[in-house]
Amino acid sequence: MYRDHNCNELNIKNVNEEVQLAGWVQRIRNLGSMQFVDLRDEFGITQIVISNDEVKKEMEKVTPETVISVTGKVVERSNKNKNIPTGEIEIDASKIQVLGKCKNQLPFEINSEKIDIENVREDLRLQYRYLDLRNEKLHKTILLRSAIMKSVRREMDALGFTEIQTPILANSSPEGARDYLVPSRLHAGKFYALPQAPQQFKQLLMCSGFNRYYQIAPCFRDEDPRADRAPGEFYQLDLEMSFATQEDVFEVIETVIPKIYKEHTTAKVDEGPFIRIPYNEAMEKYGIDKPDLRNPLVIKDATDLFTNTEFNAFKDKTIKVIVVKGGAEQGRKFFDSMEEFAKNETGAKGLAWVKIDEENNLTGGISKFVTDKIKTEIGANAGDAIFFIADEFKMAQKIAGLIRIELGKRLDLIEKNVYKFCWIVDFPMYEYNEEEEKIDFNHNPFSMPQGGLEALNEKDPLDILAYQYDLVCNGYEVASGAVRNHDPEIMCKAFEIAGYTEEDVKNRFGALYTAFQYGTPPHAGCAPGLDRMVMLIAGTENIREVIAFPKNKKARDVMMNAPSKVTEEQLRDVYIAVTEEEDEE
RNA sequence: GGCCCGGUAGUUCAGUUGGUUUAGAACGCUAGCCUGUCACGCUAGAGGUCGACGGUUCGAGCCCGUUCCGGGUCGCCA
Repeated sequence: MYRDHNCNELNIKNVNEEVQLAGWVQRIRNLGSMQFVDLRDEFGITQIVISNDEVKKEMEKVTPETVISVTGKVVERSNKNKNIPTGEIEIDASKIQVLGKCKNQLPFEINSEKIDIENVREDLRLQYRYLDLRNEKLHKTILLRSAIMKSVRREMDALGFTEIQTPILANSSPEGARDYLVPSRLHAGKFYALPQAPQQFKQLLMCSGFNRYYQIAPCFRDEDPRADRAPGEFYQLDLEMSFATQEDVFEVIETVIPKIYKEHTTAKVDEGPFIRIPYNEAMEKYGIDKPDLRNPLVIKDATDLFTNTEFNAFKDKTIKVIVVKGGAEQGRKFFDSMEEFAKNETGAKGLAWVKIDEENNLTGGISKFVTDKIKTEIGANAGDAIFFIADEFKMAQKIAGLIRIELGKRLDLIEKNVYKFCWIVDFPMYEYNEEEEKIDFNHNPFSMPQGGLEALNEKDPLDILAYQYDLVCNGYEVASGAVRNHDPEIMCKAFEIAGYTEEDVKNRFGALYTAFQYGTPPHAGCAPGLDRMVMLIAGTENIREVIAFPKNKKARDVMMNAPSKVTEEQLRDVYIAVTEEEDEE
């Protein structure tokens, strides 16, 4: 009724055909006695030419972004446009029907080549997201997201995974992120919580004998967002495998992930098996647990080389160094601005440096405190520059990590058009909580400690490693997983070290604890973040650009105006009394 | 919650040590002209509580204070 072709399929072969198209008016070029209209739909653009007086009259009602249906004959253009597939033809309109009127002033220009939509105030774009989604780039990203999800399902199905949905109305989980709570009407004073992840459910599915589970799972965490972390809710490709080891999980991911990336990008993609880096090594070499391997710089430890240094700032400190090949050609300004960055952005007290000139002599910066022996030991050569970070051990690692990233950016050392993956493995099971002076789980209390019960009983807890791993791509954590602790005895011991009794475990993770008494296979899994995968493949640094209707930084939906007040009756139904309210405007 | 950056026309921005009656530009919008445009062109016009409140000053878009809104980052994210 509205169309018989889309706006991208007509070409020179269709000349003389009578056709009907429908879409949005992207642009009107009115030359007086004739007009040109670019008609757009999801597939492309076709030019309409208007010279018929009746149609011209109808065009008076038409503004950009009006939805119209056009009937007319396909004709060959006298002036062809080589930039679009339909550029050799146009439709000579005999009839135009307005299907959806549009106000003449839009909140922002749509598909304009004169503005960059990403420069438009983001809250305005979010308020009119339905218009923003007409913009080609964002629209295509959402289509890409859909295509990626299809690929994910196809690949997971091919590997024998079963897609199972787990509850959205779930239970509050202690530890971890803040929950989104849902008050219960049938049970006064009690609450559901939206799942932070389907963690316990998927482990219970293993207990139930489902061999391999996956789900494109919504997850909800009430924590502050970041550029690469969506506020409120996000999606994970959640998966779990029974009778599986860490190696089995790696094999699945190394099969699926590169395949999906390659399918949707032309950039070079690392093949499995991916490089594996123990957590402690990552912290030493890269100063971070999600290293960007496109950056060739590596951090070295030089603490031993400075034990008797005269340089006060280095005394009794951990010394980390970064050698920049060819860095000596940088001017004083560069080193000063790096030091400024270090002080302002990393909390460093300073950033020492030296250059090595063409004659292999140390010059500039702190050269009088650096010996040739040190230079040789850390592998610096003529023409290089060396940066020194001195601080307490952990702080030195962290600062060096940030300096490494900044040097990579400023010196344009990051390899382009490539996805580099690595596994970070052997995370410590526990960490020391300085404030509360106790031992905490480092990451995930459900992980199996390496060495099992014996390790828990005999080793210093802070030396125990977990079968726990992150997948990292280009400096982003793109998946996190573990071999799970499926043995109630080991589980209780693991929690005991972190200060919980068996009663606590029963109370907090009752279903899991009990289920594991009834025969649970060893199992392992992980959960790649879907939004972040799309973000990387789409090549954007803002995660909201891969979500159709994202919330803003304050977790507000400015289009739907959520969260919002509810009626007194609704509150009474769920036994909620509001004690404090946000000021209105 | 801390720190940093920002808020001026529908949109993106400019706005000099605080100094001229009427706060500018581009795009968009409105009207007129135009038969081969494709980011059409030309002419004219409308459009502003300079985020809000308070203060300093003879005088504030600009300086100070408070506050609201938005983004980045740290905390946080088992």
